[in-house]
Amino acid sequence: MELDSTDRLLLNLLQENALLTVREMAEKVHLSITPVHDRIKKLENQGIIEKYVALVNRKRIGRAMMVYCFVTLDKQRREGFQEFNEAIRQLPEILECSVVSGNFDYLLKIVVADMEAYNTFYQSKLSVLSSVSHMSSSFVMEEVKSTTLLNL
Amino acid sequence: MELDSTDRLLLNLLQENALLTVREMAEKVHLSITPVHDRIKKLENQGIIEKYVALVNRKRIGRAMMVYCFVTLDKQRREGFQEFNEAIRQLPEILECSVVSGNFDYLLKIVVADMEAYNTFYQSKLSVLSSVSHMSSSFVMEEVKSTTLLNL
DNA sequence: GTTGAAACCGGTTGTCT
DNA sequence: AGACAACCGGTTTCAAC
Repeated sequence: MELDSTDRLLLNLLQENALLTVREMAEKVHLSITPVHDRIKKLENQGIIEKYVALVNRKRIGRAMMVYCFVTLDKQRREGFQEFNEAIRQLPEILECSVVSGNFDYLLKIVVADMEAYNTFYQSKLSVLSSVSHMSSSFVMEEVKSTTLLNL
Repeated sequence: MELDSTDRLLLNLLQENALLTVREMAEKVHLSITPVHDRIKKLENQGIIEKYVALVNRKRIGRAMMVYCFVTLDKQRREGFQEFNEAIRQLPEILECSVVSGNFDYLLKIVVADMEAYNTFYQSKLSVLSSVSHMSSSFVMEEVKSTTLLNL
């Protein structure tokens, strides 16, 4: 259950490059292939490693616009949160959605092609959601940092 | 340069599971192994596929707390933005950082173990940054959706 | 774009210490 | 838990169509 320093190093390595061979990782952690193989399988089976994915450059596939959207729900409608959550999960333009503390209820991260596409998306998919009381959009002008690495 | 429907399908598949074999993908797109292999190499060489990574479950490695932090810089100091950007890139707790439009300058996504760890991080790493004029933290209470998939 | 062949390499398993 | 060896399956490149 507990992760030792070798497990943590393996997790860091795989979070940077999932295509490393077991041999390469074995060299870096100063072990032979077998224990490294077993450790990785264990991390996968424990659900610590959730999945292996390819990361795509959004600008090179014509998705230059990223927007954060702050949402406040109408608190009178008690079923509103479940409805809203389910609607959000169906929209592929929304990459992340969290319930947050503070001046609003949700923070959404949205990726679309351009401002026109965002306007269409906002008008036809977001603003039509019942139970929404207020929304405010903040446009990303520069991505200073973006990583999936949880440094161990 | 242009992506056809086969390329887009391959990108969707690899964004969901980077460990698919070429044979498996070939079956799904109804082509033989050779052209699928060539297409994937081309997507990699074009930088459309940026990298392959393992995604780690943050709660299972003791990183239960996620925080969004809104930052406003002191506009009097013209070099402040470059200084701030570089400082942010050095902090592994900060997974994402964007310059945004609206009532503040930056939006940060931060992952730490718990509230105590966030307090320590905030006091010793964030609030000490010169050029920061104002900061506000919003705590994630529930992650409704979180994906890296750019749906094509 | 398809097929088939060949060389190579990495994953996987069993067995040993 | 780690090391070694053998097997299997995938990748990669090539040639021919």
